[in-house]
Amino acid sequence: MTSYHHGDLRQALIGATDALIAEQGVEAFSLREVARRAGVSPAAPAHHFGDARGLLTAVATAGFEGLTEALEAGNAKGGKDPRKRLLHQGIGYVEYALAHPGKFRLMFSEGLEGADEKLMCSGNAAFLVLEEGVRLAFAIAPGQPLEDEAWTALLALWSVVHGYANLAIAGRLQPCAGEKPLAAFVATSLPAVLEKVITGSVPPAKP
Amino acid sequence: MTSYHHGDLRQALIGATDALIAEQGVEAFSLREVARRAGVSPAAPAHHFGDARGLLTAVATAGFEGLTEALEAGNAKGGKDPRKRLLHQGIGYVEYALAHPGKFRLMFSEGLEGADEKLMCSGNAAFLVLEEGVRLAFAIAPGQPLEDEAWTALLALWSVVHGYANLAIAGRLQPCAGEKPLAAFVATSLPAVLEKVITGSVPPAKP
DNA sequence: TGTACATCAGTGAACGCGCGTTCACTGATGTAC
DNA sequence: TGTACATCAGTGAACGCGCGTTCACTGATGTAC
Repeated sequence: MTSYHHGDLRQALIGATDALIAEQGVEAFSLREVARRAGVSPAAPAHHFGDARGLLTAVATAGFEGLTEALEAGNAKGGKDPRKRLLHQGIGYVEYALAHPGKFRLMFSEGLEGADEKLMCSGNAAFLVLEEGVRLAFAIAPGQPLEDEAWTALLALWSVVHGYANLAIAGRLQPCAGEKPLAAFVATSLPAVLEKVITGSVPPAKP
Repeated sequence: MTSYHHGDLRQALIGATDALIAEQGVEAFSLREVARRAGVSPAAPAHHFGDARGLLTAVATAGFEGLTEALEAGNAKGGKDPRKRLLHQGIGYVEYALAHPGKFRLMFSEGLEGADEKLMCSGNAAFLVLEEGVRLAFAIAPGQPLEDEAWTALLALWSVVHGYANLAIAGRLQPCAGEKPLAAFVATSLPAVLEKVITGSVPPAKP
């Protein structure tokens, strides 16, 4: 079926960008290359996204939505123990980043900052899942402001997973892993790291 | 003094790249623009760096050297208490990143990975300062392999400062800071975060 | 049910741009004797 | 101390390239009557 109209070009372009970025990194992105991959003229994307930045913004937004899902899945995996929920959220965060390194870089890159409202919202949504996890651990009701200790814990957790993910993506953990594949190294070292950070900053579950 | 020969074009080009990247971010880099800023023909850089990548590699290498110095300065500031040394190393790491956000991004960007030996070395040197701090805290002699707990602590520390720095650079901490300037937020929240992570993963100093 | 027409989603050629790199060159420097 | 010459560090014009965006256009879709 090769009709004049594509059907769902919008999604196809997002998908093509995704794939390009996954294969060759954010820096390899170009509107023309994406159009080529989608089998469409270089002017076509403008109808859906305005300009190149618009497309990237849409991809980043989708990325944050994926990240949010990953965090929620981690949460569920953790069961009822607040600390376990945080642990699995953290693992989910890093796993998402390692599964989509190009997109992850894009999501936190400059040049997209503050431009788009939808992007901001999706970014905040991811953050709020983390915050909710910390609220649970500190027994702070929704709506109530976070106390200092809770803020610190939230910031520590977010930083540690974000940093771990970035270092792994940048290839900086490979030397630490030695001859082991990176995934194996992550599987053992990340939970250990998170355990320490969580124990150090989050109160234990009440019996 | 406008002679035909520049005198120290190599340094001048590195400086110009530094400035450009600081003002407009890594993405704004171009060989021609840097040559323009150095007041030199676009072909001149090739004599010193081969190609554009060569120049960026040199800048990144200098960046890691600066980071290493910042970590050592932090170390010194911490005095004899191993935990304090680590705390100030961490603060030094983040402060360096915030003072040179463009360069920091460049240092950990893809596209430079593994290419250059000098770059690798300077990167490792920075890492080794952190490692040395952890060795001291765990009383592991140089040359001895790190035990698991020490590895975990090292990785936790590195991740947390790297993540905090990246989030701050990406503007993701601004919402947390509210109306406060970011620097003020960092000054209070970063030590608190590091305190928690260090307490959670590094043994206390022996009396 | 059929037809006119507005709207939408794509085409493809063309634009101007800034880029990295090449090339033959030239001016300055330093070294051998 | 002077001179010839090799070497080095820069010039500036030119190359070809891929890019994002524009523009007038056209084919398909859907809606009003």
